[in-house]
Amino acid sequence: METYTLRPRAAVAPSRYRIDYAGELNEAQYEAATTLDGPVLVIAGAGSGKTRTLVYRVARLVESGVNPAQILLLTFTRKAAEEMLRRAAELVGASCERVAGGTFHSFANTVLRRHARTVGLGPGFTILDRSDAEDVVNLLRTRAGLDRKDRRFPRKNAILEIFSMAVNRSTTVRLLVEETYGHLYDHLDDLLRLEDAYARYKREKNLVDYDDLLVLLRDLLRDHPDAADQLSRTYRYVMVDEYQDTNRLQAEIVRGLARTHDNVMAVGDDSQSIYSFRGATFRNIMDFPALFPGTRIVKLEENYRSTQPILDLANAVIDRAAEKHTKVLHTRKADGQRPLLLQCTDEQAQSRFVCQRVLELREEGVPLSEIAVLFRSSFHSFDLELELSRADIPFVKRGGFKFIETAHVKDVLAHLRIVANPRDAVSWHRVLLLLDGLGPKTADDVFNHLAEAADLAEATARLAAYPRRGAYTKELGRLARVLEEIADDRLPPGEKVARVVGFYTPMLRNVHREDFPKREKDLEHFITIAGRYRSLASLLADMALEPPTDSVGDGLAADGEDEGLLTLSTIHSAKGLEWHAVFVIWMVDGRFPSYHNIQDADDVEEERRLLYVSLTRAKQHLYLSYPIDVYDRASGMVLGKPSRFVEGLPEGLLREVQVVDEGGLR
DNA sequence: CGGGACAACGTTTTT
DNA sequence: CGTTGTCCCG
Repeated sequence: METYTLRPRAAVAPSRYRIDYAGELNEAQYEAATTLDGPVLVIAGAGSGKTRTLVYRVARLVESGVNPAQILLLTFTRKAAEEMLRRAAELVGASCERVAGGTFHSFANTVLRRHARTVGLGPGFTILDRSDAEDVVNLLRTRAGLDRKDRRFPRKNAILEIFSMAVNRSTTVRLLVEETYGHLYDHLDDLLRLEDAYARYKREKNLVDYDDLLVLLRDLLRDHPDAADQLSRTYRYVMVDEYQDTNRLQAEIVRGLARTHDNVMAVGDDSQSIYSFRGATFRNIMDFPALFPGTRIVKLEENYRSTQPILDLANAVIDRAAEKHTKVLHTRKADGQRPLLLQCTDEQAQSRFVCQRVLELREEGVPLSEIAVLFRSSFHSFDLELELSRADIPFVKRGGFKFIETAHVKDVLAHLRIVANPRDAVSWHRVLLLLDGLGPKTADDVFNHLAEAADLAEATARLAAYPRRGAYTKELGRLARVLEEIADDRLPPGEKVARVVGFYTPMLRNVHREDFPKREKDLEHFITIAGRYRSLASLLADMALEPPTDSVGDGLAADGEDEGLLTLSTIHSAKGLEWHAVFVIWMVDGRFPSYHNIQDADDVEEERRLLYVSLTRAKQHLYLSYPIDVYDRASGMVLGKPSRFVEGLPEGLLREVQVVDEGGLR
């Protein structure tokens, strides 16, 4: 691997360093890194040194005297931002670590905490994650009597999807239903009333969902010129990564942030747009020059990651896209083996193939941390996970279900959220229902009893003095005491979580006899995570916006530390990453493309880009595999054909191999 | 009114 | 297969 010499961290003025930009960047990268003022759009192909370019640009800005705190770096994940800043710091000194940044949502959160009053929020607002939001919608739906009246009224997740889609596509629920959800037209009036009730409920209880974060930031920038100017002057240079995955709302935010200076660099790749379900559109990237007149466009087309045979395959896949893309990747790594396409008899054979080949690669000296298995949907790896455990191959899984979303972790979290925002009805409800002998009706009643409390102290006092008696009376007193305990500001977050866990564990043991130990382990893990935080507010914000993705899977063998872990990941979560060897499993029509997305042509195109993203993660070795004749319960069909994306490709791009089982017992 | 037992339903990707 | 909704008993 390429080595990098660290410069001393001493507090020497950054401008004393002379970085040889021209020598270390190619021509296009150089142009992108050194064009500091005015709008710039960088079309950066996969593996084209995009991060490197951004890093050098940050360095250049700092070198030219810009205060790092005035640079705002909006990236897709916080990890990506940290990695970039770390590398920039290596170049020009630690001051780069003060560069502001994060995801749009986390940035919005930070800004809105400071300007909460301006947009009509209390500063202690609680962020609802998707399932919290669903709980609220469900409550309101029941309240409105929509659950009885008509059985076919959409479920909470469907309802929320519509609400969210309307926001992220900058349209209205009415138009969306008319255009896309025609089968729900009969329910339109009820949906609109529910939407209204949902909005009012959130306002009343000081709650915001993911979409509100973006909307409110946009509103702040649009409707409050003073605040907008101040923000814009604070962040004199704005850089946005993965621009193809932003939506109109985010584009408006960028526009607003740059209102006083137009110093914006957007970096993206239209071939890698894979978040349309979140309202993103690759057209956003095409519209950038219209939004920022005078935009300079730079294309990075030389790939430094993959071998030519891998790129040939990726180019061929994307070349068959309905809409032509803006560039073709090339590389100087001409040699390398052709990607393999493996036909397996069934899912078991596929899993065993991956295990065996991973072990062989390890024999050849490829560390596990340089190998990844990618798949369309999280559950596609279940069988493989069992097989890996059997083979003692340690792995980490990214994407899909997060441990923070498990019921027991959310239960503990709810206690903390009450302390942060005593008006948080969702959390109160959740916590109250945990108590023995207390059901929905009583929970409602108790909550109404303490809803008017001015602060937490008053709320807990009312809780302990709840007039009606029942089996739960003692429990209410205990709950009140725990809440008072953890409300103490002197207690660090880790200790608060530990107290709640102590209170909660006995209840957990009663409810979940079977897998209690595993759940208890999750809670221990949670205490550890909380221990890294200094304030409760930042812990809660992170749990909603940047939840830890490492699951405490069984596969996490402690001895895996030395050579790392094999990565299993959804393709969405693999974005921006690279490995020496990459497996893409389940290359079966109906799985990839997913059977949900084969009706609509645009959906199929997005699946194609998804495949493009997965192929371009590989540096040296690429394996595509598919089982044949697998019955799929979900769709009720037999999956027998390889993915339409690999069928009918030009000859010679893939080496087709049949996986044969020697049979017998292993 | 709370909670357990059972039936029915729908099944992706992420902040 | 796991979640969500319904029904009925204590």
